[in-house]
Amino acid sequence: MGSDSLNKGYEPKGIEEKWYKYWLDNGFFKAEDKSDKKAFSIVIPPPNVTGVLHMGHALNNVIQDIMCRYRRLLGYNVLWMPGMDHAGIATQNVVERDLAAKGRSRDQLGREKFIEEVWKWREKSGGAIINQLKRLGASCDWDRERFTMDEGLSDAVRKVFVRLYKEGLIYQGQYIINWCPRCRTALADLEVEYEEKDSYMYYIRYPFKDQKKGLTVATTRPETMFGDTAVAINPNDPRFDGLTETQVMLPLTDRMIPIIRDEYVDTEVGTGALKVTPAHDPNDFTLGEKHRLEKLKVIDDGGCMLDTAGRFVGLDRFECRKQAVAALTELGLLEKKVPIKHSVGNCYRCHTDVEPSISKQWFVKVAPLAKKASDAVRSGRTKIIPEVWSKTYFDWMDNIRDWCISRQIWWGHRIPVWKCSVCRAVIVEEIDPTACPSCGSQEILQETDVLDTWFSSALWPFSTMGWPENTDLLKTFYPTSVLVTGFDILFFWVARMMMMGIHFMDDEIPFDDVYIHALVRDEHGKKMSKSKGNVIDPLKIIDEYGADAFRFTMAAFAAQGRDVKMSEDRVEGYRHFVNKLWNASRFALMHITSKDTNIDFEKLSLAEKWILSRSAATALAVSQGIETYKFNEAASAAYQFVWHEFCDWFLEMVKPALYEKEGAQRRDTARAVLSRVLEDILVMLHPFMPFVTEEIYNILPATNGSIMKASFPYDKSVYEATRNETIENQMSFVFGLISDIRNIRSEMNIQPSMKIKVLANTDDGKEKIIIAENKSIIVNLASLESFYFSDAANIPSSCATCVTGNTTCFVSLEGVIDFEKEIKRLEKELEKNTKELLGVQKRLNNESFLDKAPENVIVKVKTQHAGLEEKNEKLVANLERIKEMK
RNA sequence: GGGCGAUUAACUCAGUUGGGAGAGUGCAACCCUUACAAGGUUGAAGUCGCAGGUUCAAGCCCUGCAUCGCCCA
Repeated sequence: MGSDSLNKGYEPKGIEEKWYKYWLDNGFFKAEDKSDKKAFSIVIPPPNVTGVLHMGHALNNVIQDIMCRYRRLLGYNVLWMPGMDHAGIATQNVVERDLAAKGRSRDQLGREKFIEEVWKWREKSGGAIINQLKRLGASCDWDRERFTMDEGLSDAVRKVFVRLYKEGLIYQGQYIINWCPRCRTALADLEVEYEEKDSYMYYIRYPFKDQKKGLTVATTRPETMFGDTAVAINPNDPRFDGLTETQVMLPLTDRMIPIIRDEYVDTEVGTGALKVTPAHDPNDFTLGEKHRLEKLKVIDDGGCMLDTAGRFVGLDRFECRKQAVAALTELGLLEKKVPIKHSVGNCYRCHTDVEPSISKQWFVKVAPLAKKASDAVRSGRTKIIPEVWSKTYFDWMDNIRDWCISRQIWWGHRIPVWKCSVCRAVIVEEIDPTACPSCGSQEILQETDVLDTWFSSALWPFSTMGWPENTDLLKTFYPTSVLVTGFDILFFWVARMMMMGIHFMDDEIPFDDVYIHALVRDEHGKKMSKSKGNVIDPLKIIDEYGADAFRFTMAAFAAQGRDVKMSEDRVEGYRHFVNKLWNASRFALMHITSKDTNIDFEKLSLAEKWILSRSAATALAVSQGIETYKFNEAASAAYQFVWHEFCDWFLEMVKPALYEKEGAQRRDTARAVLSRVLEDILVMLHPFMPFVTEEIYNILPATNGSIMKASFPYDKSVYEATRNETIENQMSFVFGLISDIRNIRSEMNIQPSMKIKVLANTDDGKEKIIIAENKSIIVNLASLESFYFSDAANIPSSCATCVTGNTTCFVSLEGVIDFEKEIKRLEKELEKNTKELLGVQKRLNNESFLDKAPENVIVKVKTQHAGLEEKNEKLVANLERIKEMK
């Protein structure tokens, strides 16, 4: 096929859809349940069913896709398990909003009908993100797509709940939890986000019985005072040494509350007297438990004051704060209010201020589970990469608090607990009971709460593979090879999967590696957010620049431990790279034919040996980069090789041979090498740029079928046979010589079209041979009229000089030489070289260096020194000669 | 308050176990050379945040400081 069939520039539109469909139709993404091949598996971090693709997903999935495609090229049986989670609160919010727009509420509908509505919504508009992932090129095994509310996964959830309950690891209790008054549900500690806000510290006097004096407490939340059941002071605080009163009067009420003494009270903070509200503050709750204080709830589930707040009943909590402060001021009990900044917790879903509140909820006792999960990482069974995150993981695991798993919503896995209304028995079963097993009554009522979405996500690595059945899939792919995720869900998800996986899979960890990647930010390093308006839509980027360019950008910037700063300019830069590859292939296709498959290794030129050596080195670098999660290193090794070695040098060097200026045999060898290297390039780039590589691969005459069925071009024995550093050094010498001559041309303003004469002088036998053998390359690439060896005596008068290795080139500039310019140029060169030489000399003059530095370093420095000295001498001689000429 | 990370060219970032700093973009000059102007050639540009210390040798290791960012309380 000739190049006329290829566009001059690469146009991704159409090509991407074509190949994605082709891959799907041919089942190339499918994993085998059982296979003799080595297994590689990844479970996708399930995106939220309400979600749309953002940059974070894009990075996350590009990385996974790179690994999966790479492993397939290595011949692995690869499972990339896709799916979504049901996002309880978020989804319920979305559907409720839709209902509200029609003037309806979920309470009007009732639980069953409402859940039907949610399922309808899920079928119609949920999961848009799945198709968006396909635009990225994600090679998930889509036939296996799972959803946390699917039957199988729901069964797993149920089984896990029942087992944990029977093992005593799930319990129900009256504790302080985080309550979202808007979502009207409990939240886990992790689901609360903290934000610095401007607020006030109110100093309120709680008088003693005689109305005189009293204790002043400091608080940011005066509205909770109605729930105060004590004032606490530190027994060691000298300020209260003479205090004999045992009670204070709670203002705005008629209640007397006790003064308690506890060393918990921080004497440095506030007034030293702490109001204690056990029902609305987690620390006060603990203190309340210790001192057996009453827990008086004053704020209801909607954030309004209860009748325990007296005349403030029914007010919103913030309105109550205003009015209570006004009332206290009137009574003269507000001593002062001081502006402060403090962090306030808000709901991660709707950002309403969270109300710590006492409530009966279900909890997982996590300490025993966390211990094992923590040990698995400590012992290295699971490796967290980059390693720094291990510390964060340990800190959290070692200080973990029980996990509140019940949510007061309808969309989710309903807790499988029933209570008998006759004998009060509690029934916890995998199969819905119809009657109470204790008394036989049929009046049993199921718990109305559902489970936290993360409870089901925690089972993801094994529930998606068919657990509790012992499926072939589990046997083949569990534990998974690696989990790829952002650090923002290290606790939410990774830690919980570790706990559940180990507990339910016979102590077997869920993944060998956990790769934590960075967050994607905007070009200024700011977090992308809708409110800031700096969100870049990955789909728009793909539309404009193509998925390949976008993917490559992601990979190139995904350095470990650093955020990815995304900007369109960068994607554009990599689109140029895609185009470069496209055009290099277009060029190659003008020459190679289906016959050019065998390389005659006896007939290779230096340039051909060199490009094969570099190709082998690059394949190894790409392979190591991917395997060690250094995707940026893999990407830049490939980029550097393709653009600056293959295109810039190799293609230019083989042109004469390809155009048959060196005979048919040289032409055929050049064609075969070109064909091989291009093919290797395509395959090693395929994990990064699947579409364009597949397109070109299919056009190449010497290839058959899909690139997905090709083999990755790294093989130990091939590498050892082709990698040759001597060849690489020889080639570098030739390149250096060409660049040095080009430099003179440029500095001396010689038109590119003008061919010039160059003489070379050297005593170095090896360099002489290299030059002689590659003369035509030098002539071509430096645009020379002639290039001969010369002895020092026969140097023409007006020429510029350059020194490469041990060779001096004399560039004849008869009639066009500018002596001043050449003198300046040489002086600059000399200055640079001298500076380097002095640095090296200084080290060699240092006795302790010679004494203490390792032998190989000394040898290296000495060699360096000899080279620099030689060059210096030559430069000085050249400079003197040109000065005489003038 | 506790912890973590960052600070290297104008910008965005690489930099392996310490052996004398690299890339891409941008900039400047020249070029439509028959794959590519989404290109080519050449060039300029860095007291590696600051101050100490360890070492023959520090961008890299240690201590302190500054600025920015993140996580947790």
